[in-house]
Amino acid sequence: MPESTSPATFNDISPAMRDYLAEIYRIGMGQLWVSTTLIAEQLAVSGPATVRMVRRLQERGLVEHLPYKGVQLTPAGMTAALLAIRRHRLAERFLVDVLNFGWHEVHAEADALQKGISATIEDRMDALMNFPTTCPHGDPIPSKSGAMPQIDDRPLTVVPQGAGGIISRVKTRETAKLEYLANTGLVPGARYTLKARAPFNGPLRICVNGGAEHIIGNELAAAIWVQVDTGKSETARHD
Amino acid sequence: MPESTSPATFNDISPAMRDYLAEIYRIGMGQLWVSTTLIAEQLAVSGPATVRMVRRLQERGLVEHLPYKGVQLTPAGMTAALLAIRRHRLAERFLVDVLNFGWHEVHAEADALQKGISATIEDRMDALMNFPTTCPHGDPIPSKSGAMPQIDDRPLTVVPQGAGGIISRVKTRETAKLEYLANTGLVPGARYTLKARAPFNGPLRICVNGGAEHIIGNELAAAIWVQVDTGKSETARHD
DNA sequence: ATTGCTCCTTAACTGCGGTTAAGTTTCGGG
DNA sequence: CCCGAAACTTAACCGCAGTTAAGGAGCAAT
Repeated sequence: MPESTSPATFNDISPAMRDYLAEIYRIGMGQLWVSTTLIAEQLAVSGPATVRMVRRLQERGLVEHLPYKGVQLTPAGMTAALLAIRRHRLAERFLVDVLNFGWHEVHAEADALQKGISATIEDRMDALMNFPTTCPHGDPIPSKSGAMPQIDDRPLTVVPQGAGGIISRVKTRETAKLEYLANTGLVPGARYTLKARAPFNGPLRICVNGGAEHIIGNELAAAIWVQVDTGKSETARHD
Repeated sequence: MPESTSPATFNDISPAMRDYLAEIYRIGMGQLWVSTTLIAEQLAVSGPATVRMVRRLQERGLVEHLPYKGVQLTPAGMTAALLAIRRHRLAERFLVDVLNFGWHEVHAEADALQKGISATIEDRMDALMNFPTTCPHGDPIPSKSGAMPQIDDRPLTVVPQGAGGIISRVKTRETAKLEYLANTGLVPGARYTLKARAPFNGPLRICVNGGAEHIIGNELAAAIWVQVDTGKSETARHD
């Protein structure tokens, strides 16, 4: 029996499997070895459930599992994960753009809606929204062939004082934070200028869309990812 | 332990249960005793699967089951069934009105989409479409409280020659028929006049929206249900 | 009344996805 | 170097929803 890129790879992936694959991608960004315990935590599921699912995914050639070390996506698994993420982000976009949900209420609902989206429906939604490229929080939507656009952005916490640019995404799922950010206009696409930063990871003073100024604490700043629009890419390496 | 209208009735009904309940309603119109074998056939499922599910539904007080006789919905089961049907028909309407599906492709897709519709999403869809009262095929959408509007209609096959009125619904799921009907304008809401009917269940000559005339065979006519708009309700009883 | 066929139910098993309880591995100190 | 805690896996369950194979009910016709 052949093993490389087995033909049983593309379809017959259960919704649960999609969830696991997407989460593995999300945690490890497709590169790192991810611990089963971490996956379990993120999916709010027991450790053993995760271990068994990982075994199943391995049997289908979607992940590599080194016991006690972690899990990593294979190329096939990567594609499947990205398609799952695509569905999820399209669902989020749909909920916000078409069904008028607020971006803070969207995550759980999208998880539910996902299960009902067939390939055909996915395409129609995509077309109806005119082929959006990001989810409401700014994360890119992978292409239909499973390619994830890369974004060159970093958290506000490492942006040098005086710099400006565009807010690219917001990396939090906390309802309260999302609502606060929406109210202050700190949403993807908005232009910012970092007026001042207090020392020792103190709060930031930031100007949004040339308008009001806001004071942002460090915790919130870490969730706001931005592009910096100077000529030279002053990469304050993060991590 | 109490038995009447147990409190575990309203939520925690699995998608599969909804499917069974809706099908039991559809077959028996909430009145008749429905055979398990028939349910099985309609849901494309084995007999034993149905029998076991019926037992579970009975334990939850949603149906009454007399072995070797059949199944009937209890009041609680009726409500649950109608809410399931509501979701299904809203989904159909949504696919046609919002996602631009043709009414002939809608049934299977709606079955899929249904699984992803939470109560909240259902409400938003409902509002977005301005609270539609029928599915694309003309069947009424039950209210949020589970009340099914009654329609006083009958198949074209029993309408007296010369009568006219409005097409109320189309009772078929066959893709080919639905496409044909759409092309000839024989859709719910259209006005018809029955010009002539050949004897011995022969074909009908029918005029649509004051325009083109069409010849309709008996099989097709049986799928077209209409309201007859004379003063006196000439009820050709269809038993 | 018995036969026999069809319809319906029960029995026994499968696979998925979840659980808790009970081992193993691994790894950082003492 | 070894020991113990934390991380991870295995074992043994459960419930849901499906299957096929086998058994009992009901009824029509001899």
